[in-house]
Amino acid sequence: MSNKNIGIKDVAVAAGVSVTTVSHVLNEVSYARVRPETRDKVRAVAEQLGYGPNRLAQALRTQRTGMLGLVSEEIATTPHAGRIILGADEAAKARGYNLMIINTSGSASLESRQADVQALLDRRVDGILYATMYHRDVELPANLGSVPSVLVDSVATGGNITAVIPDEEGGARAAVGALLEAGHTRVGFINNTHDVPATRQRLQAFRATLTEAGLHGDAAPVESEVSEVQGGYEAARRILAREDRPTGLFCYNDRMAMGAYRAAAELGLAIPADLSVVGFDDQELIAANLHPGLTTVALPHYEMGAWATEHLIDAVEGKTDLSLMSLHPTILGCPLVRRDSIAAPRQ
Amino acid sequence: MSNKNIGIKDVAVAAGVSVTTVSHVLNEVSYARVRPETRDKVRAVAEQLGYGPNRLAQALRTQRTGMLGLVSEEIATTPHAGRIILGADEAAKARGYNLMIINTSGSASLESRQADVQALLDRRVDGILYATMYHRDVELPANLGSVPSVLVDSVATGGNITAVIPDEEGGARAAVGALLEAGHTRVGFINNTHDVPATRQRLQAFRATLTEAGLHGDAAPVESEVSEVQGGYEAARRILAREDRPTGLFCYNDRMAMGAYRAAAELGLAIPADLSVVGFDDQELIAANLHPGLTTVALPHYEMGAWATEHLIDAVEGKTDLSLMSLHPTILGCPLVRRDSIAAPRQ
DNA sequence: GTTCTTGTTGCTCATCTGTCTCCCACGTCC
DNA sequence: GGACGTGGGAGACAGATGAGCAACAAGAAC
Repeated sequence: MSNKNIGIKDVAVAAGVSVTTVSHVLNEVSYARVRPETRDKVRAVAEQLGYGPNRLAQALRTQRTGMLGLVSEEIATTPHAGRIILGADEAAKARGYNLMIINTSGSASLESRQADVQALLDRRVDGILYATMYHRDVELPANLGSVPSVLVDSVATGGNITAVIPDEEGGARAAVGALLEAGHTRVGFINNTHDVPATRQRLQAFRATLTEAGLHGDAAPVESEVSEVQGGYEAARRILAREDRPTGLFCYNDRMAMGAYRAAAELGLAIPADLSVVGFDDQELIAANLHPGLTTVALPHYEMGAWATEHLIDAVEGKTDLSLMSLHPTILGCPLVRRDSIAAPRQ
Repeated sequence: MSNKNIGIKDVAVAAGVSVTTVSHVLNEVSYARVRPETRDKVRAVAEQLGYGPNRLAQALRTQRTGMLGLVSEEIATTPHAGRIILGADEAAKARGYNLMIINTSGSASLESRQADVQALLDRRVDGILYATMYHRDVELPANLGSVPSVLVDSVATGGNITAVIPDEEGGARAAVGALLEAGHTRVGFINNTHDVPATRQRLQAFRATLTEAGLHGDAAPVESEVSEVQGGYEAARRILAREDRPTGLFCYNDRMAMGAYRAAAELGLAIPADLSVVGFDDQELIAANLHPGLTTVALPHYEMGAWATEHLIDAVEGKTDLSLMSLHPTILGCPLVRRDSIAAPRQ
C-alpha cells in the first residue's frame, strides 16, 4: 500500500508526454489529435500506475461535482426512507453520480433545513433531492432554488418545483376493487384522522369506486383514528360493531390493518373467511408477517427515488428542463400486492 | 437569486484588501496580524455578499474534504441501516463533516464492493465507515486500508481494523435475567439456525445465565429455526408442546417472537399470563405494536453509528490512533426495553 | 527543380478553477 | 536599524482546455 496519490502528472512523466496529452487521452477529448500509439501508451501507463482521477480537482475546474444532495426526513424511523435512498443510489450510480445524504426532521425549523441545504450547496452538489417521508405539502428552504432540485413524495406549498408523488387514488381504487372483485358488497374504510393528501384522496377514491360499482359509496361506513396500530384497532372495533357489519375492510395503512386484525380476532372473526382486509404501504415487516399475509397496496418509494434521480441528472446535464415538469407533480403507480387476507364473503 | 458564485476574491475586492487577508481573517489564522477594523470590515462584506467557502477548493488545497464515506449494506430492507446512518449523520454534522453514502449488498462480490470503496476514495473522503446489517464477519475490500476506516456491526475476517459491535452476551443476559427476575424457572430459547456470532453468543449467555441462577442451563429447552416470523412460529410450537412447557421464552429476535405470539394464541396461551416472552432487536414496528407490547433488547445501531463516526473523525484529525483500538472490537451495550410481555408465572 | 503556400497531424504552453500558506515588503517608532 | 504592526505576492493543490507551434506533405507558382 505504498502508493502515493498518483496524478495525471505522474502518468505524463512515465509515458513521456505532457499532462495535456494525458488529459486529452483519458477524457477522450474529441478535438484532440493524438496518435493511436500514444493513446495506447498513455492508457497502459495509467492503468499500470493505478491512476484514478481526483474528482475534487476535476470538479473545481469543470464546475461539476457529480454529486447529488439528498435531504431526507426521518431516515431512521421509517423503512420508506431506505427505499427512496436505494432507488436514488442505484439510479445515481448507474450514471456515475454519488449521493451526499443529510438527515433532517419533518418538524425541523425552516432555518435548520436551510442550513442543511446550504451544507450541500457549499459542497457544490450538482442537484438536490428533497425527500419527505409521507406524501404532503412542505415549505421548502429558499436556497433550494439555486441548483436543480426535485421533490420526492411531496408537493411544495409554493408549487412550481418538480415533484414525484404516489398515485393515492389509483392505489385506493385497486384496494377497494380487489374487495369488490371478491364479491363483497358491504365494504368499510378505516381512515386516518390526520389531514394529508392521502387521507382525502383515499377516502374519495373509496367512495367513488363503490358508487361506480352501484354500491352507495356515500353511505359506506368510515371510521377515522390516528394512523397507528392502536387507532386501527379502535376504529375496527367501532366499524365491526355496526349492524350492517362490513365483510370487507380497506385500511388506511398496514399499521391500522394490524390493529384491525386484532379487533377481528377478539370478535371471533376469522380473516379472510369472515372478514377480508386490505392495507396500504406494503411494509414488509407487517404485511408479509401478519397471519394471514396482508394484501396491500405498495407505495413506489424505490421508483420515486429512481425517477427523481434520473430526471434530476437529466436536468443537470441539460437534457431536460425541469421547469417544464414543475407545473404538475408526476404521479407514480401504487400496485396491489396480493397475499391472503381477501376471500369471498360468506353466503 | 442572481448571485453568481461569490468567492474569496470578490470579498477581497469589495473590502479593498487582498485575498490573502480575507483568507486570514475568515480562517482566523493565528499568526496573521490584521487590524481589528480590517477584520470587521472583511467579515461584514463577506456576510453581506453571502459568501460561503467553496469546499471543493478548500479540500483540494488542504487535502481534507470533511467528507466521510459510508458503505452500508441493504439500506432498504432493514430499519437498522437507518439508525446507523442517523447516528453517523448526527455525529458527523456536529463536527462539520458530511456523509457520502453508497449502498451495497451483503452478497455483492468483493470486486463490486471494492469499486464502491474506490468511488469514495476518488472523491477523497477523509475516512470510511463500513456498515453491515447484522453482526458478522466480513471480508473487506483491500483498498479500504488506504484511509482511516471503522467497521460498524461486524468484525473483519482478517482482524486488525477498528470495529464496533453490540454486546450480544450482555443483551441476552438482560433478557433472560428479566424472565428470571419475574420468577420463571422453566425458560426456553428460540434460536436462529444461521451460524453468526449472535447465534452462538446468545445461546451461550442464555445457558450461562440460567446456570448461574441454579437452573441447569445446559438442559434448558432450545429450538432453532430460520430467524423469521414463520420460523419463530414453528420453533415455538415445538417448544410449547414439551411436557415441561416453559413459562418464559427468550426469542432470538422480534420477528421470531412475533411467530411465538401466534403459536401461543393458537394454543390458548395468554401473554403474559400464561407465557412470558422477550425478544431481541427492538424493531419498533413489531415490538411496540404487538399486543401486548413486546419486552425486548435494543441493538445499539444509532450508538454504533455515532461511536464509529466520532472515533473515525478523531483518527482523521490525528487525535486518536485507530490501530491502537483495532486489536479488539469495541462492544456497545444492548439495553432491555420493557413493555408488557413479561409477568410472573402462574402458581 | 526550387520556393512558397496551405493544410494536416501531433503535441505542448499557458491559463483557469477557489482557496491556503509560506515568505517578504513597507512604514513607523523608539 | 532592529522590532513591531499590517498587509500582499506567488506558488501549490490536480486537472481541463483552447490557442499555438513544429514538422511534414501535397500542391501551386516560378
